[in-house]
Amino acid sequence: MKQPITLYTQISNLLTTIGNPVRVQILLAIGTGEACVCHLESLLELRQAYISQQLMILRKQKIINSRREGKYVYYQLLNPEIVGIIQKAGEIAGVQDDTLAIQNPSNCKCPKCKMEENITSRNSSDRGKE
Amino acid sequence: MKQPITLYTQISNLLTTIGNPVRVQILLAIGTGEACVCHLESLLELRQAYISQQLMILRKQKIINSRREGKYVYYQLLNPEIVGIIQKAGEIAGVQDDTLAIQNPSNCKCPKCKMEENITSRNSSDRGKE
DNA sequence: GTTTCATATTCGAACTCTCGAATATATTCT
DNA sequence: AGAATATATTCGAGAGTTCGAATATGAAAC
Repeated sequence: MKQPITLYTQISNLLTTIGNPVRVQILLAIGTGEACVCHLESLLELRQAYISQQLMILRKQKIINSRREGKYVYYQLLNPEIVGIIQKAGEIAGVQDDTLAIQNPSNCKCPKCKMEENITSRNSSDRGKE
Repeated sequence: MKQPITLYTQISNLLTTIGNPVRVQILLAIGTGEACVCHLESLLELRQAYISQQLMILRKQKIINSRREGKYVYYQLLNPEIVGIIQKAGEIAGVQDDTLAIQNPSNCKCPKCKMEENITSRNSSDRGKE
């Protein structure tokens, strides 16, 4: 028996929503952790309003969730397996896995990144030869 | 170092191409085997010209490949892992796995389906209780 | 209270995609 | 050869998406 078109539309909505190049980057940047808007802004080097628009689209499609901490808003993936979809799509499209890895920006000024930057700096200066 | 936007565009192209509800159905119907246009026509109950258009889009994005056998053209996926992406997207979107399974139509008239229909009919009539 | 900083939202132009209609092309049958 | 069948391609109207610009809103600092 033929399935109702809405089944495929649900899948379609998910795939087309994550399938915009800027939203791909945002989702990879959030990854299995979380990211704030200024984090994404400095990482992607795009205007804040535009990033907020993309986040709005992802929120509306129930792909991301947010929590506010003072002035800062942190976003997480409702289902981190979406990163797996993007990575598999990258494999199929011929993109090297390591090139999809999102580096942390060096100038995000939110408290969380400042805290992690301190830890990373300390780890880097403490680290011996590998 | 920031990755060139083309990396994400390649992923984006793949995801948006497969992320149309009709093309989702086509890709699931082809699956790990192959399907002809009249097969897809009777399965999806859509006009042949429209199905051919979708196949053209999939061909242009190098997602499917074709072989001609007389008047009939059979399509296969260049990378069957695309089905895995769609199934995972279905899981995330809350679609039951079994509802994505594509049933074979009962009235495709290509030689390949007629041959398989004979085998299936024979298997069905021979089959005992499960 | 106002100012500053972080983020969200709306509008509109330009562009892309969807899908119907018409028709062209390839192969086989007569 | 023409007719029938299977499939491909092009065009265009309408809908949807992208992205810039402008601005609104929320929280913290002063």
